[in-house]
Amino acid sequence: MPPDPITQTLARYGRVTAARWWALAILREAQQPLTPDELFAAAAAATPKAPDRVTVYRALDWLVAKGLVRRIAASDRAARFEVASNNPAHAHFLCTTCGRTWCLPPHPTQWPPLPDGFVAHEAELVVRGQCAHCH
Amino acid sequence: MPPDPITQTLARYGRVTAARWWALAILREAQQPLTPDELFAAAAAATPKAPDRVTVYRALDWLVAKGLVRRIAASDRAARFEVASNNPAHAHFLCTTCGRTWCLPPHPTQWPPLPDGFVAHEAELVVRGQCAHCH
DNA sequence: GTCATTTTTGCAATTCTATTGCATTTGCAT
DNA sequence: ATGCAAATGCAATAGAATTGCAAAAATGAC
Repeated sequence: MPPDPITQTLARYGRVTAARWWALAILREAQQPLTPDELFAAAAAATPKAPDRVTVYRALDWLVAKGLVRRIAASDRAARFEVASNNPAHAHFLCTTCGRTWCLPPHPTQWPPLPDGFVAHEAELVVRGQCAHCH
Repeated sequence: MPPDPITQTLARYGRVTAARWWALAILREAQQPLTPDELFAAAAAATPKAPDRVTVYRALDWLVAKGLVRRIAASDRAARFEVASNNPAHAHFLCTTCGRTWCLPPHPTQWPPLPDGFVAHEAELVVRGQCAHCH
């Protein structure tokens, strides 16, 4: 039996562990970027042997380091994560009522000019407001 | 003796208290947006009767509610604050080495289109990288 | 100025999110 | 199958922010 796609992807970057497998699997299915806590809850719902919270954090850090997952920082307090592969960078919408984060369609955003000597590594655009559900 | 400009400004919106006065005074002098902790430290350095940390948080919340101060969320973990009046909205640069936040020049940024039923309230663009000092 | 009312403050305790240390377990190359 | 580096679980800790409540301070009325 050939390994499933998630295992294949993970194996290209290093060890395949249960925590990484679940994290990537859940993020692939997610409709929105998820907080570590939401991801943990989803894993706990999916399997009785869900990884520890700390392990979820470490799995996410690893996935981000490998470029498989993106961390979205500009939200309320918790970080959010979304799959990076086959998913071009895009802005996000944070609903200030329900707290959910939505992906906005990819859009050519021009960065503002940087002062001399400044080097940009990444940029992030977050729009806050009310989503269709909460409006 | 006429009240100083900061007192005048605060009085237009409500009670003038020491914590609000110091918060607004320090933010006006600051070269970069400040975290509550940086603001607290600056106040403690400026006066032996500096307000409590909690009071700094509450003063900042109040100033934000009155529109005198802007909260910048998209950083590492701590929020940053900057004066809002006479200061058009602009993007920010977070140095991932020294942790300082810099203001970028105001720049026409076009927001991505929102899905039907979504209502934007504010948008925030954060660029991460290395500042001239750390590069 | 003094008093009464309402708003703020300080302090301690608590919440929330994330990180660290370390012994144990697991993945996987051999 | 086995050895060893890498990953995990658990408990403790850190950092940022919030909450409850009695004491203190700011304003408006006299």
